[in-house]
Amino acid sequence: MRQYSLFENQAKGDKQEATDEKKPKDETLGSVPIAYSPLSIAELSFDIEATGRNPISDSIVGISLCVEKGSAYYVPVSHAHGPNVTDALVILKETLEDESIPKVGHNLKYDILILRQEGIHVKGILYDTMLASYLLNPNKPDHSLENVGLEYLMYKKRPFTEVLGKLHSFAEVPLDEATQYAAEDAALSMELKNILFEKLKNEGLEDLYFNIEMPLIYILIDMEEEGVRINKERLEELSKELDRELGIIESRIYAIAGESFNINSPKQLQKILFEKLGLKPLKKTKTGYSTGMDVLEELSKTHELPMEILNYRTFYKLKTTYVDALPKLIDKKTGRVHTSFNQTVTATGRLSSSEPNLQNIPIRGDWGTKVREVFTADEGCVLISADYSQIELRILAHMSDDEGLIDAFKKDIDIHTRTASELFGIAKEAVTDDMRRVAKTVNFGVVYGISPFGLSEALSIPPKEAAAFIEQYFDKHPGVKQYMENTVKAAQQQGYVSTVMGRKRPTPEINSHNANIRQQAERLAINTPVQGTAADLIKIAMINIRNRLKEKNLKTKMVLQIHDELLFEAPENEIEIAMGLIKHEMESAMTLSVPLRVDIGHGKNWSEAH
DNA sequence: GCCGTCACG
DNA sequence: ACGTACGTGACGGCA
Repeated sequence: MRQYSLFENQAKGDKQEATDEKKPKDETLGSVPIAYSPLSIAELSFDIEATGRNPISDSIVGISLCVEKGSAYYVPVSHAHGPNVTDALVILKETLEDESIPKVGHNLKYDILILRQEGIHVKGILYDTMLASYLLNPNKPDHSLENVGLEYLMYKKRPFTEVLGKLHSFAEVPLDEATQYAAEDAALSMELKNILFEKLKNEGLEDLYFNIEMPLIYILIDMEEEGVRINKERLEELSKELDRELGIIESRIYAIAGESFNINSPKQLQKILFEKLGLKPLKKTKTGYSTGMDVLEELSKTHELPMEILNYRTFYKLKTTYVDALPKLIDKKTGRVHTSFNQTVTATGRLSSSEPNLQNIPIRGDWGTKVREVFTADEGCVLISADYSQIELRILAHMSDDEGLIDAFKKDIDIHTRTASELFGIAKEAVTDDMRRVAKTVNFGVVYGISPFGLSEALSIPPKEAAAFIEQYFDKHPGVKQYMENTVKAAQQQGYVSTVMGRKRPTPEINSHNANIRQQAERLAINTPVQGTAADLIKIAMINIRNRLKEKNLKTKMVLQIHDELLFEAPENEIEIAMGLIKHEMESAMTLSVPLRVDIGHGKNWSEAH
């Protein structure tokens, strides 16, 4: 093929020594014709440079490649003063789309997503060093290439900010320097790959990686690219409505307080509540007296202001975080909202969602409904919502092998009502709404690693009464008690806890001499296998559903995951078949000692579908 | 950049 | 005597 000139600027990723230690010595690159002969490439590490796009030409600035350990290339695409190489992408397409060539990279979801916008559909096995680092230790807050390189190779990468200096875009960085910086990323990820994947194997995390996390990358890409439609005009109406509402509440608050002040300032609010009005401060924060929800709810029995404040905050939150924020995030090209699903954030194995976070859209109350109605299906389509019923308690039943819990789920009994009848020692028919509410809180508490203090706070009852509930619960569920003791013991001995699929979370504080820290570690040791297994489960379901939808050539698209719920957009003529498929795949994603139950529905918007 | 607060599972 | 339910992300205020 042609275009060898593309690689005139290819250069070695020049590495800086972190310490006096080892590190790849200088090798000359020669003129290896990389992208032209996919058959000769065994493995390809690549990375998009940098921060995605050239703000002026709105295309990829460049791509760095590593086909051989220790050396790498930078292929400028829309780099200022660089050769004009729009052909670069055309040439690389063949290699990137070659299913037989494994791809190595750090945060491949990002690079693949960018390439898709250029019409390149990366295929093949993915070795993502960021994901590998995450599976090896999900407690770490930062899995950036900088950090991972430092931890596993003691290699210090040149900081991007230093390369950028005062320039506005990576595209303006002189080509020589850009090449060195960019090539380093691809080379470093390639260097880390063997180390990290060897460790994954030794830790028994290979199956989790290749069967769950790796295929999930492609699904998250699909979901992010697909996005979800929201009704901008309706949001603008809601915003005005909230403005009026907030204005009314605001003047009421100033009237009651006898002066105007910044309601959003906890500091000013404290002055009004606890100094001017002389209300009792019930709780302290690091910085002063708490004005949190629980406190204001309690104080509302004494004075009318706290309730107004809570009211104000509810509307203010709705307006700033959702109603006003969402329209700004509508993509101009697609007209839809595209979240980012992060696969390497949570310590338990869950996903997280950001910019915008679509996993915390309001659902409670009239305004919850109003906001969810804004999430709508395209013309000729519906939204399908499918959520696991009581998933964490079912997983607890499975993991603890508790006879009573398993029996309840096998008989499909309302679990909170059943717990209430056990706690209060009465027939299920005699359980009142209030008893059920208490039992529901206890059931949640059990999954969180219950403590008398925590439960007493949640129920606003004396710790002694809470302790009595817990004792009664364990009396009826010895299997659960045993599970908790075993899990804590296992954490003490192994230093980590694990999920059904073998996902691990280290528990470094489990033997702490500080009781608070130790108990905190015990609670998360108890909670993590349950929450993490639920995360494993829905990830498996997502993969199976995607495969089945593809197999059957259906146009139904997965658009959101909200921990125990999946949201789809489906053409109207596919509703029945898609719903059957989704429900079946979710309920059979794992075989546990209790049945899994999925509630599913559809409608023109998210509220109707739920 | 941290803190308090609050939206969700 | 201490201070807690588990897991997230976004907002405004304030240093």
